[in-house]
Amino acid sequence: MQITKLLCFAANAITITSSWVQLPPHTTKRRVAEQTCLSLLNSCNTLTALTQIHAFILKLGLHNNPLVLTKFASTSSHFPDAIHYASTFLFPSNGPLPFHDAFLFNTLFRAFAQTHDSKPKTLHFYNTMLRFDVSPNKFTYPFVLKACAGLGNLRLGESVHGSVAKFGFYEDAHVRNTLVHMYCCCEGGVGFAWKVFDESSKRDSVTWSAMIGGYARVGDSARAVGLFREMQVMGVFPDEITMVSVLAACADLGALELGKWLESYVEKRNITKSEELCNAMIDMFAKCGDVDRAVELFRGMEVRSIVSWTSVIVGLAMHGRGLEAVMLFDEMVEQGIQPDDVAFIGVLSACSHSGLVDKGRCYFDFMEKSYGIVPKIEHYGCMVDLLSRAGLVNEALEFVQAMPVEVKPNQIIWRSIITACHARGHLKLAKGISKELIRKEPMHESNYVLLSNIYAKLRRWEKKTKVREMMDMKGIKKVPGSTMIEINNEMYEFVAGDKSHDLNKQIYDMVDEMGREIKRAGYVPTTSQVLLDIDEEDKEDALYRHSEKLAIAFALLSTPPGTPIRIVKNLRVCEDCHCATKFISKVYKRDIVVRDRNRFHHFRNGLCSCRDFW
DNA sequence: TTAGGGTTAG
Repeated sequence: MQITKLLCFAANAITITSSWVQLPPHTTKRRVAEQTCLSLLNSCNTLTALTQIHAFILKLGLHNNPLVLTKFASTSSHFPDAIHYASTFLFPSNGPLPFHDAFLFNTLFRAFAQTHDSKPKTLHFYNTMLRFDVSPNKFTYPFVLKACAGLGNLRLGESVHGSVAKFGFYEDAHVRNTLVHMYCCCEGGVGFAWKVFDESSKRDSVTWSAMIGGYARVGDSARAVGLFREMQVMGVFPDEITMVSVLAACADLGALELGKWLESYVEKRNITKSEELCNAMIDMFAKCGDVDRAVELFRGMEVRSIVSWTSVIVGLAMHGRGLEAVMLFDEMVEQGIQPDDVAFIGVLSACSHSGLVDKGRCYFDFMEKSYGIVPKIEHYGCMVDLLSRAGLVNEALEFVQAMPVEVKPNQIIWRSIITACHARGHLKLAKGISKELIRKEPMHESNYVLLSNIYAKLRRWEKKTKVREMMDMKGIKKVPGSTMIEINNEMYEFVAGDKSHDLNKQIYDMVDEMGREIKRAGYVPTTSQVLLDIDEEDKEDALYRHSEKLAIAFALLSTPPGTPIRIVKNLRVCEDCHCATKFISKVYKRDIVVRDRNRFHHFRNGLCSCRDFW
């Protein structure tokens, strides 16, 4: 309404004659018309109004006016559907092409950046720009490179990199930093990012953050932390965004001491505790084993987003504190925060890790009925996991069979059913599904490992050997189990049978001593866990070489009595290590916190927080 | 008159 009134007013104010549109640009009347259009566009907020203004622009003969066109492009970014309209106006399929310059294109890119699926459009108009011989300027490339980053297309990125060099913008800090970022977002691009980073003569906190974030994203967390240390040596001060990436890397490593140091560093340096920084800090504390601190930080936040809530819910879930996680989810809903699909994954996994089957079923229904969130494969995965872990294997199978056709069960879902069948003794079923999986996905190592473990449990050693031979033949290698531990701010990694450590002899002596002590307390080795056709004594020996036991022995040697021990495993904890760790916690009076691939186990006085349910 | 790096997920 308002726009229509304004248009009438403007039309009356400017007496349109056939002669004035031909007036030179600086004529007062023309400037009045131009200014009128600009202010109309300023107050425009609907597509209808925009189309009316468009007609007005044409009527006034301002379709070639750079100021008006640019304003038109930027206005269209403020509400949905308008950008498409604007781009058809700016690039008509027939008729003469209006005026274009780099600034106009940049304005369009900025408008695109605020919408979804903006990347292909940005690249399309970047190509248009080149086709019309409009030279990009230094402001153009960050938009274009970000579009490449969003698409994760390395080849495309490289070709744009070529243009950056050609137009001479490689030395511009913004452009170069976005190049680093772009390469980090493309699969296999970190090496290219490093090259750009390495060639940069001036690196500011953004350059460092982009590279640190890149390493953190690809899971090279140790390198990310290393780079952060180097950044400090070089005298570049990290800001809150740098800290978010370092915290993510620290969370991945499970390095609590480092995490605590990062927290105090933020305090000491007075780094702004943005909402994102707090979220990253919550996630870090939860993943480093101190979920209470994560909750404390969460409670202390003034403004919490869905990410803050989800981070702490997922944190509690990982630690097996499912009831608290569920209560927090309910509290969030009560406070009027709309849960999203990730929040539902969090709450469903909380139910799964704590055996809250009925609660999980309720949330799964609630998600679609109350929030219209269509369950994705991940949500189905959570449900299958929930049912399988609870031993409801048949129900899990029925659930998979009832899945809508558009959400086909993936290998992960089948694997969680196999694991459950394996644990609950449904070996025939597990064997059938594993064979099918190998047929469908012949290069995935865990399918072979599952089948091989089933044969071992059935004591079919010849079959088991055949599976291993098949793996060798295809060149498939099992991911070796490893355990990390942080001692005196240093990370140490152990693999099974590791002899590379300086204290090698003492560690193995300690492992032997541990074995004797826990046996005296009632521990019986779970030799069926050793899936080799060897005699019982050798099997026991193989169990004692597990990386987890080596790391615990090293911790017992290197830390004062009573100190908690925290370790991080790359795979799920095996049954025997789980049992042995319970005894170690009792005999040596140590709290032992183990993070495995799925969750945390807090061992204290012979018991585990997972209540042997994992 | 325009531009750069970040957090939650089976």
